[in-house]
This record gives sequence, C-alpha cells and structure tokens, in this order.
Amino acid sequence: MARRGALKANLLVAAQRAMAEHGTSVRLNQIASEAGVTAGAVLYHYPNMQELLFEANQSGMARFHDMRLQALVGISDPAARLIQTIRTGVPEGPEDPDVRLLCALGGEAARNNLYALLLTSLFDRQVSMYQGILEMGVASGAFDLRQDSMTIARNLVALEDAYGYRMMAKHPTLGYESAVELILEYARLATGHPLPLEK
Amino acid sequence: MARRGALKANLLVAAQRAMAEHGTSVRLNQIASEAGVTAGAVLYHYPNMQELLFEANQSGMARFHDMRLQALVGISDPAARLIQTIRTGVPEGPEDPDVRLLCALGGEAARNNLYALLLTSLFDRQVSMYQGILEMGVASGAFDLRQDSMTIARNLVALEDAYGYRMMAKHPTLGYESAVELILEYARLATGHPLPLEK
DNA sequence: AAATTTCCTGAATTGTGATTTAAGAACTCC
DNA sequence: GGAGTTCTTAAATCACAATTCAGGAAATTT
Repeated sequence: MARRGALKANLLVAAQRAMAEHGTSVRLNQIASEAGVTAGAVLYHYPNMQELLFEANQSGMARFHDMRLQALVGISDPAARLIQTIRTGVPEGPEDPDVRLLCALGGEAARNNLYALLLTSLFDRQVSMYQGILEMGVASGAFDLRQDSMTIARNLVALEDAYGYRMMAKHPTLGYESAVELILEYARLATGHPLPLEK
Repeated sequence: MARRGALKANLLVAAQRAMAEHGTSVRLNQIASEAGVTAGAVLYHYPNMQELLFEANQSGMARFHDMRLQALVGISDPAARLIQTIRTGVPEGPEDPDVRLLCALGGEAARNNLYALLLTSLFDRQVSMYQGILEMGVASGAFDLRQDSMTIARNLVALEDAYGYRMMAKHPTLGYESAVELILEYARLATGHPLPLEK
C-alpha cells in the first residue's frame, strides 16, 4: 500500500480520466478501475459519488485554467501573450482530456446548477484573462481595439469553446491549426495587430 | 385510440422533449411518459431505444435548421438576412428545447460517432447558410468583407454555439439580447456594415 | 358486425449498478 | 514487533431500468 491518504488524491484524477472517457454517465466501477481499486475503496473516501464527480470537475477546470496562466510566464509582449493564450485554449486533438471533460459537462449544466456555476465561473475567469491581456496591449500601444475589451474577450473565449466542441466531434477539416487560425483572424480584426503566428 | 401510426410520429417529439429535459441519459420510461404511453408501447415501435434517440435528434436538428431558413423567407436585404439569422441562432432562454437538445449532444459526440456526424453536418450546413448570405451581400455591394467568407461564417456559427451553451448554463449577465449583440459586433467588424439592430 | 390486424398494457424477467457489510490487509505509532 | 487504526476487498443487498411476453383493446377490413 502506498502512503496514507494517497488514494483519495488519486481518485480526483482517476475520476477526471474516467469522466473524460465515459461522459457524465460515468460508472463508479469505471472510476474504481481507472484508479486500480474496487468500487468499495472509492466509496470509502467519497460516500456518495456526486461529490467526487463535482470535486473532480472543479479540480480539472482549475488545472486547465492554471495551465494556461502558467504558459504565459516569461512572455511579456502582449501580442505574444494573446497568441499563446489562444493556442492553449484549443484542444490539441479529439482526445484532449481536459477539453473532453469540459465538453461532457456542457450539456449537463442545463440541468445541474452546480455544474452550471462551475462552467460559468470558468468562462468568466477566462474572459478576465483575455481582458487583462487586451488592456495591457492597449496600454503599451500594441493594440488598437475596435470593440470593447469585454466584447472581444467574451468572443475569444466563446470561439475557443465552440471549436473545442467541433474538434471533440472530429470535424474533418477543423484541426488544431485551423481552429487557432480562425480565432486569430478574429483577434487580428479586433485588435488591429497582425499577430504573426510563427514562433 | 388515435389514427394508426399516430404514436410513432409523436414518439420523435416526445423523445426530443424528454432528452431536452433529462439529457443523453434519458430513460425509456421518461420518453414513454412524455408521450403518454407505457414503455412497452415505445418498444413496439422502436425495438431499441438508440435508434429512436438517433432519429429524434436527427429530426430535432433538421427542424432547428429549417426554422432558421424559414425565418428568412421574404427578407431580401443581405444585412437584414444576416441580422435575422443571428437572432434565430441564439436560444431565447435557458429553456429553449432545441438548443437544449443540441447541447446535450455536444459532450456525447466525443464518444459517439453517429452523434458526432450529426453535429458536424449541422455545423457545416449552418456555415453554408451564413456563407451564402455573406456572398450575397458582397455581390450586392452591401458587405465589404475583411476576411474570407468561410472564416466569417465559421466564426459566426461558433459564436452562436458557444453562447448557446453559456445561456443553457444560465450565465447571469449573458441573456438573449447581449449574446445577439456580441455576435453582431463581430459581424459588423467582419462585414464593414453597421447592421443596425432596430427592426 | 365479425374477422383480422395492429397496437398497447401490465406483469414477469433479466441485467446492471450503487451501496452496505463483514472480514482481512496494510500502515502508523509506540 | 505488537496494538490500534486506517484502508481495501469480495460478497451480499437493494434499487432501478431495459426488455420480453401473454393477453386484451382499438382500429381496419370484409
């Protein structure tokens, strides 16, 4: 056996993986098997599964958001920050586990207020992130915004979300690069900056 | 008893309603109860539920798309057509049954190729619809496109989709009017047309 | 309106999955 | 290394949902 309390922490990521694979109707046994234990062991730590699923999603979203912030450290040029943020907002492929998790929740949010709150809060945080970058670009003179920073930021997050769904559904002509390019096209128009893609 | 074969047709809309309410994990009994019959009656017409659900979604999507085309008849001005199309692409509220159905499917598409195909095809049809309007506006001189018509069309559909999800999740400050306005803002930028909102 | 076919119900069947529980294994502390 | 605690398992239980089926009701045909 590993250290005490080790499983409880692992269960969050196991639940994330299981839910990314099986959706909101994920079974307790699938989570258990993902964690390499039996159902009873899962119930020992989380007497009801709903709480585990909620925490798993919460932590999955937090990780997704933190990763994106992390990818910005060391980049000070607003244009480069904007490009980088767009790049980390699109799933790498139809298997991207973080985005799968988010998409699985999308439909559930219509009838589960907790999930709705989680997704709404993630959306707003991402809008703030973009808004910060846009305002920074305005201050530095790099961007010449053609719309409210709030409008642009919301539309950027919306585009990310939607192309994430399209990629999850394996759209035949919408891969990572084209999704990024589509979003960048809007960003160029809205910021008046050429936002060159080459690294 | 009603006319012969009456229930079979009703089952499609009953399944749509049940699925809009309960999501992809909708129960046979919920569909039956929505149709006012017992589970056995449903199985009599659709020996396996998957087929019913698939047809229900297919028909739900077709209706959604046809409604939007229908809302365009009699409108010849490209700008008015574009505005109208955007208006019918956003759900009226968190209860909009058509969009609920679509959102419920979004997450499922990641692991169900049939649903993925359905959603991808709907996306592409909507892109074509927008593209036609944009090209018409170019031809008439009303629009001065700042990007490919394909790029604009894809981004418009993507924005619709994403704000649909946000509204399903009851975002506190993103209602019908603001979502329409956000999408219109992008459309204005991309077409060079003021796209006035007042009817 | 009798015969025939189609349609629907309610009970029984079967399968699946969450949850409980008793027992045993693994860890920690002393 | 032994006592006590924490953790995990496997089997049993409970609940629920899909499916089957025999019988009867409703429509249609003749």
